Amino acid sequence: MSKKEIIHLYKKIIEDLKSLIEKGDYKKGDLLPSENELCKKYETTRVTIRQALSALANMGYITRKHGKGSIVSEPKSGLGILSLSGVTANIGDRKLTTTILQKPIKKAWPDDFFFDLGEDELAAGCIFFSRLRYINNTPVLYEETHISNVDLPHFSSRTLENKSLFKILKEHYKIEVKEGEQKIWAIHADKNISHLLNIKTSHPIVHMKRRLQTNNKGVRIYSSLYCNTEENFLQDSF
Amino acid sequence: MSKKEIIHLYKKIIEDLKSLIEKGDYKKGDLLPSENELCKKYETTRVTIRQALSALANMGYITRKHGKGSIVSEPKSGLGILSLSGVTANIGDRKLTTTILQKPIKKAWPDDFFFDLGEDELAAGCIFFSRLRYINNTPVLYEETHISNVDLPHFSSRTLENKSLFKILKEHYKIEVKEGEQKIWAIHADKNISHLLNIKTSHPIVHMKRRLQTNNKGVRIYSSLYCNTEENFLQDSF
DNA sequence: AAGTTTTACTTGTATATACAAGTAAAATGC
DNA sequence: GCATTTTACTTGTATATACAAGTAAAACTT
Repeated sequence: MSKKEIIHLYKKIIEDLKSLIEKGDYKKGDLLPSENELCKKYETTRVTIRQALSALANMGYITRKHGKGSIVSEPKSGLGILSLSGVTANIGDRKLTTTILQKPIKKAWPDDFFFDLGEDELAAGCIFFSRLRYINNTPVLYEETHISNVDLPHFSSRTLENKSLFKILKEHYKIEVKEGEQKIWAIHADKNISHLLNIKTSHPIVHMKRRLQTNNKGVRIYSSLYCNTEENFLQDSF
Repeated sequence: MSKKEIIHLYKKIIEDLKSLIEKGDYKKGDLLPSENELCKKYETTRVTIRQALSALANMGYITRKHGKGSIVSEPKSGLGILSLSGVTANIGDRKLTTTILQKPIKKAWPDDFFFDLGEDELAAGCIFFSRLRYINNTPVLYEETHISNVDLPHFSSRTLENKSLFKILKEHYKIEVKEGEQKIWAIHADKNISHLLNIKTSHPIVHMKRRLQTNNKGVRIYSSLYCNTEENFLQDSF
């Protein structure tokens, strides 16, 4: 018996509008069609349209203005997830590349793991991998990631080089990051980090540990990252 | 003619439930009254109750579970606003004190101000103050704050020592932080910072610049902070 | 006693409707 | 020409209702 995946109307409207915004059909500052126009288009009533629009507003895609309409917002990095920006405002002309130092492997959690783990999580072990990110061929950010070991078919063989981890989790496994916390230190680069990032050991480095919760309660993402902020900085919006 | 401040029902419900949660009448894990019970209590219908509950869910006060109810969440530091935590889990037995180095004064924006300012904002000038925060009598965090110069009566004379800036803005001026962005660097302490935080100039320091938007579109808060993360760290949840 | 079904409750999705209130441009009056 | 009023549109708040679907405990069956 196939589980019929009924797709709810308000969710379809959300996806439709979101993709139109992401595609660029609606740009920053544009007005979306009015609630009544959307009612006609989707053959529904304002309550349902408003359910979709208020979700989009909460996700930061639009802002709503009483008496005027739904105004498309500036694209956001979203959810406070950290992104990497250069001191130059324009990121378009800078080349961001990634190399995988450790391909995803199953292993036990490290004994000295910084965040507290649940019993189930501890017993199941984790998937570990590490990446080094370059801006214009200069290594800038080293990141070690641990993911709770749940069933993620073919995850190990996926190419993490060019695609965002978050995109892969969303597209292939329907896993989305919901919330999280991060802890931040400034440290001196140790021997290992200074070698990886090609800097002196006395160089100041941002060290950050993050725990991200997802919509799949079994899946949590832990990452520990080291960033050389001499010519770049870490940026976060919320 | 006095502008009658009609208070909307769904907003009253939000405030009621929020304060019951904040007071501790409902604790983490508790179930709120069901939607139908709330309908009776407030003499309204489920659509209005659900409007309030979904707002509370978005604010992180509750999570909703299909077929079960509205579950009260863990109190959050909220909105990704940075807080200061020690390496010891228990913050209760550590003494956090603040001294004001520069009392709030009106002044022009610095010429080299890091964030872009709107024309109105630039013309109006700003309120500036700086604070130094201690944990167990050790200086740990130095913060310079600029607020858009709008009408905040008696702000300069308020005591910023013991109360959170956010609390003052909320309680006295109904200004709440909505969203923001932050940029993070690791740097070596310069002469000024090393003197303030009582450390060597070579010491690594977290430098962070934040811009916070509020529900009052004229009011933005800019802060630049320097933190010694040798025995403490900066923590952020979102 | 153990597994299954029923029941009573919960939240989720949706339709249909009404009036209030903000916005901006067109129509009006002087 | 310029200020005011009207109008047509927008989103905001609210009521009333219906059925779908998840949850958990009670009732029933074997």
